Amino acid sequence: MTEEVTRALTAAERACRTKGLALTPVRRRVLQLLLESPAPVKAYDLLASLKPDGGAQPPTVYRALDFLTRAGLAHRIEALNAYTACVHVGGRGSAELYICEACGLVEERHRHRAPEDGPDGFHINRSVVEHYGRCSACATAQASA
Amino acid sequence: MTEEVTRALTAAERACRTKGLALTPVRRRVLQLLLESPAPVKAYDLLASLKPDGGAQPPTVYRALDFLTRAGLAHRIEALNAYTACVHVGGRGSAELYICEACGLVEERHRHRAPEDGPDGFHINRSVVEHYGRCSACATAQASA
DNA sequence: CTCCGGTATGTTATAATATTTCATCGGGTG
DNA sequence: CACCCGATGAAATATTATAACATACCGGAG
Ligand SMILES: [Zn+2]
Ligand SMILES: [Zn+2]
Ligand SMILES: [Zn+2]
Ligand SMILES: [Zn+2]
Repeated sequence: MTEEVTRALTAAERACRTKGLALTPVRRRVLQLLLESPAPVKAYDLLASLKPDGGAQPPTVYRALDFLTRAGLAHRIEALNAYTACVHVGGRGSAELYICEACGLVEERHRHRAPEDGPDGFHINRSVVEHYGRCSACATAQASA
Repeated sequence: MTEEVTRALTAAERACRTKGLALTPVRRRVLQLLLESPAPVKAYDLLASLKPDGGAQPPTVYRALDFLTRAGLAHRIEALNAYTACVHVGGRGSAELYICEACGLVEERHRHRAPEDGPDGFHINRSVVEHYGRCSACATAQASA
């Protein structure tokens, strides 16, 4: 486990403690798997990774993911049915994700300003914003090819 | 079939003809079902609606939806696994959807400006933007309750 | 006309994603 | 201890989506 992952897990534990949330072993393990992956992870891949530990079932993984996303420790990528650890824990507002279709890299920005309301007085509770394309490394590689 | 739906179907036919695309009976029928629904429709609901016509199978529906979304006649709502007819056919750029969680109403804006690029030279090909909340009618109803 | 290539559809089966339901465990609280 | 409650275990099932192969149809080339 890299130093970076360890630090993120420690930060997550602190964040949970201050909010009165329980970062239990399964939840922590799932978060670790998300942190260790260079690209978004699918629920059933997490499930497979957990199998060696003990015969985990789908609900185990989905419950952990539900907890992590509610706690702001992870994000669900809607158009991929996949999940990624939040790299801006504590950031306010919903995240905008930039997902490289070539290498899977996910970059992330949390919006600071509240989203302005939509047309006709539509009141926004929650936004899903996902941008698909090429990260700078992959864009460069592609251009030179 | 309401006047409005008829008009939208005619417009879709014209749009397809000018682009050399074939709005075949299944595709047209699926688009009609999307146009007639006041709320987003799930693929298997479309499938059920098609059954009476003849025993349609999942691939039939998914292929039609794929065609319609590519042709810009419909949108897939990623976070709902559902589909809705495009109300701005011919609008440039990707759509931003405003989805009422109370009544299912979908409002839609097409972005005029190209999306600015993301962090670190990330190059955006395609964006998914979905806002969830309350339409003005439902927001008012809620407030007075 | 006949053949051929491409697009669209039909058909069967299966893969991938997600939830429901009920049982159990374990830690706090009175 | 008796109770509650949040978390987990376990089995079954629901929902969403695709793979793979066969068939039909329509255009143009020969
Ligand atoms: Zn984040
Ligand atoms: Zn990349
Ligand atoms: Zn549209
Ligand atoms: Zn509404």
